[in-house]
Amino acid sequence: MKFPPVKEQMEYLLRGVAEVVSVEELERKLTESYRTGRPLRVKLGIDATGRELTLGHTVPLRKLKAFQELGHQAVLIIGDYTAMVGDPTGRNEARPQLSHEETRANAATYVEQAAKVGLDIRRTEIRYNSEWLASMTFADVIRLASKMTVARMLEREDFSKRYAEGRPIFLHEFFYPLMQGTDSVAVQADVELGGIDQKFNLLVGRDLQRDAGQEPQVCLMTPIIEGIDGVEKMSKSLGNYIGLNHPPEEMYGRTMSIPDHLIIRYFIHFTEVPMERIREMEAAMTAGANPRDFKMALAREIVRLYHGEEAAQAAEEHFRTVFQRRELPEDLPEVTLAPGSYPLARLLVAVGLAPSNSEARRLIQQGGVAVDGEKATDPLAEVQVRDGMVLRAGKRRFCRLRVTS
RNA sequence: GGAGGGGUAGCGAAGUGGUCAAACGCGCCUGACUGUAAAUCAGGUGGCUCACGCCUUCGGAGGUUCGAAUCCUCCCCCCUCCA
Repeated sequence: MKFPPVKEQMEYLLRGVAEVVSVEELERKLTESYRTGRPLRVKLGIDATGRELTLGHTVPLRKLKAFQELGHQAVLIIGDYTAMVGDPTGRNEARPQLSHEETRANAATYVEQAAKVGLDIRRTEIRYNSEWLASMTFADVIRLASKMTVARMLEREDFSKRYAEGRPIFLHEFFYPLMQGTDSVAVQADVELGGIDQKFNLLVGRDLQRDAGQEPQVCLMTPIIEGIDGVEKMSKSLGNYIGLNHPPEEMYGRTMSIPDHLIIRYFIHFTEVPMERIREMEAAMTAGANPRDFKMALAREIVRLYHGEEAAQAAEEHFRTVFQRRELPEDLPEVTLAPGSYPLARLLVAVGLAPSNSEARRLIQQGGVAVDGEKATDPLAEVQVRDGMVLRAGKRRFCRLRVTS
């Protein structure tokens, strides 16, 4: 195996990295690998907790891809077993425990989504951690538990905080880091990737490897990127995320709603735009250029990565039409109705623009509803439906009526 | 196992017999402004009818009462201290 020079590799791998334990060790391993031609085994674990990956997940995933591009061996661990425990990292409560069937089902879609960041799946070693975790005996687990002390566990902020606040910490949560560390031993990882919030978990891997007579892995941690609200970390449960499976328009729109100060951050971590170019944009904004334009470039780039150039342009056009010019989009969702006349509030519910009559009434009374572009303010107004009639609720919900004759 | 504290709407948190569909804050929704940014302002935020009103909701199940989130009984769960 022929690798690029170590210096070049380092530069490429360290883009946007939050912390490495340690940079020297990484360099040493890369040098050794360069010398012997042996690729490094680079591990990234993803728990199969849900079906949809967010851009947040892509940050370490892209890093894995970077290693792969340089010729190293990517090892993707699907945490089908760890998902049953639930990573307590950063949580103020225990995660729901999933059944093995659920995690298996989630896992399949993950590999598919992982491919979307450009990871070459055929050259990736994909392992399910149930492979080695499921067969452990109680004695094995006891032995594993004896490697860790309660005091060390409680040093972790998420646990100590919960403890201080009198919130429950369940014993099984303590096992999570041990399980993840066991993964590292099982696949003999040279490097493990993860978010900086995973630091504790990753470091446990080093201990367990050392204990097992392996050389400890280098831990390369990526930052935790804020979600589109700009405050909390991007997560599915908070809803402040951009999902790889979001349709182009949705993806574009969500990106446009991020606070300005995240634009550069998103560029660095969610795209592969060269650093020089990103720095230029940053300089331009500092000099007074409208951040909106760069945000649009960002949105276009993100959509392009996951849906292609054409979809990106279409999404941008849609955005301009609907949100900047406040016009109707080309392709409205259509809802078919029987002919007749309906009270406006009921009509909104019937076509799915409002979840309940009360909600519909509120929307209308607050001036958020338009029929064929005309603001309608009377919830009781009888509306004679007509084929092609357009209903709008709020800024972004519309539909066109199809009336059966 | 013992003693004490606690479980209220998406979250946090008031409320200890009627005036409670339940203060307040956050979040969220709508409107104004605008760049679907930030900041700000106004309104809204269980459901049904929408005028009165009705129905479901305060961990769960029963009970007391004209009337309960508020009192009683049992159950479930969490926290603290002791063992």
